[in-house]
Amino acid sequence: MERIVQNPEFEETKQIIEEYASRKYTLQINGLCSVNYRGRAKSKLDRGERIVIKKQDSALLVHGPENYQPKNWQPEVDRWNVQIDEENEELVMESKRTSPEELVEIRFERIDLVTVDQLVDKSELKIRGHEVDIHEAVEEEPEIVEDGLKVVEREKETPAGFIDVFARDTEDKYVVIEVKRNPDYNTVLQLQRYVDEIEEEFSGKIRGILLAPKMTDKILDYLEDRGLEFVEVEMEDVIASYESLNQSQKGLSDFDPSYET
Amino acid sequence: MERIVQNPEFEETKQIIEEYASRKYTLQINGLCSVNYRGRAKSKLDRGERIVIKKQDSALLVHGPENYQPKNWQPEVDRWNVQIDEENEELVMESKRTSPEELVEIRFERIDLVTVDQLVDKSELKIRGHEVDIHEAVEEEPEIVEDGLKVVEREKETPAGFIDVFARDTEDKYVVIEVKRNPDYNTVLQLQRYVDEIEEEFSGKIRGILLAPKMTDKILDYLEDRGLEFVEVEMEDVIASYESLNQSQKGLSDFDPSYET
DNA sequence: TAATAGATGTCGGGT
DNA sequence: ACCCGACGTCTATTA
Repeated sequence: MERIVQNPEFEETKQIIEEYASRKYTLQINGLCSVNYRGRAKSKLDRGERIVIKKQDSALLVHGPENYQPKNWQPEVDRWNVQIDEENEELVMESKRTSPEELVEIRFERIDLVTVDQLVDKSELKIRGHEVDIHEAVEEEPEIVEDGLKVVEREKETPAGFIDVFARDTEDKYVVIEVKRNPDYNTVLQLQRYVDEIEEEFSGKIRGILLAPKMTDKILDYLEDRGLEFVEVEMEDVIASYESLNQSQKGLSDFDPSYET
Repeated sequence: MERIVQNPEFEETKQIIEEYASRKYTLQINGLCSVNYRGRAKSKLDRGERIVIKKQDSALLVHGPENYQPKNWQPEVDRWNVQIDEENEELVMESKRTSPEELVEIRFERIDLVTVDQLVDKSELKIRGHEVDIHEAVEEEPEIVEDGLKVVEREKETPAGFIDVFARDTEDKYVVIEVKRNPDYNTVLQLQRYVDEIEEEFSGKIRGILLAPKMTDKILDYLEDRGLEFVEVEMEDVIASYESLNQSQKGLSDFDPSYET
């Protein structure tokens, strides 16, 4: 750990920020501050004790004592500015970003702790259970959706967007499949959009199937009102499908079996 | 600040976590760790240096050196468990949550810093620029959309859903306005559905306007192909509209004028 | 409690 | 650099 300073003076904190803000260091500042934001929206946050984190890619987070999400943030900062406001006895830390034009201004009244560190983390997050895993499972085992289904194409491009799975059923009718982990009304519209597009392209009636691990009554109504269908897929089957696939490839398993219990 | 410990032993860290995890304290732990998650999906994150934060409402964040978002998290934790894995020389911190059933397991190999604090933050975030603020701005100043526009109704209910703004133009034609901060293809279909619905109700041609702060060429094409219109709204105008409204009510201004420059 | 829509959404992948 | 869709989305609001 590069530096740890408790209850630093503004001057010292200013120097630390100026030294490390624009470099690949992680800064953590605990203190009493207020925050203003202006850009895509505008916000004001009065004084409170918070944790400010500047990450190595310049991401900025202002975390309060509660909630998953930060109170204020900046996913990417282009320019930093630190000033001591003698009149108000505040340390002012500004982060600017272009595209979109945005500004976060943090005014510290008191600083409790500053740490500087260069975190080393080359590990990639391996995750299973995403929508794309359902796509793969369908390609691997089309009977998940329907017996006799033949997958024609995945991620088929159309003027209306990308169709998740394009297939034909036992009667050789075209089937548009939209896969969603968390379907909502928009998903229905999205599927309709694709079906409309394909019907135009092939000038005939096309089936549209929404494939999802869950569904609500209202969305189902909305779907069926449009002549579209719903097929449920078990997320556990998808993960199992992936893992059975992976078990055959010794040593490539993404997950530690000891974690299973 | 309740406690700050550098390079603590596992035993000491375990005691600190056990003492504070379930109480309204903020814990920050910097160290080398790996993380497993299982619940709605499943993930594995190999060893790397990270910042683990447990907030006062039990939210758990595992932040890597980059990005706005945490690598792993738990918005709410119901049960904590800390164990020292002597065999692997790891400190294992488990957080469980029911509804949905989820588990995050953090395995520390090295701990650099532990801090315990009780952050006091009673301030509410005041924010302007949400979609509803655009609605209000239109009601206040309909010329934002079009000269001579008269707002008939906001949040008008139809069988197809709620119409953001229902209005009439200078020629007394009905206008359906859909407001979106981030419009997409589905927004177009949504608007079209409202227009179809209203055309049925009033049996006549109805105008449909998508009001948004931004637009892409493709979505614009898709919109205009359907005879619908796009009007751009400046978020700054929306915010200004709110503030001019508020200035008339002395002392209620949400924002510090000194920030304006 | 569940469902529904919004977010300064963010992020990754493709063009 | 922009466009587009997914997200362990999260979160607030409402039935």
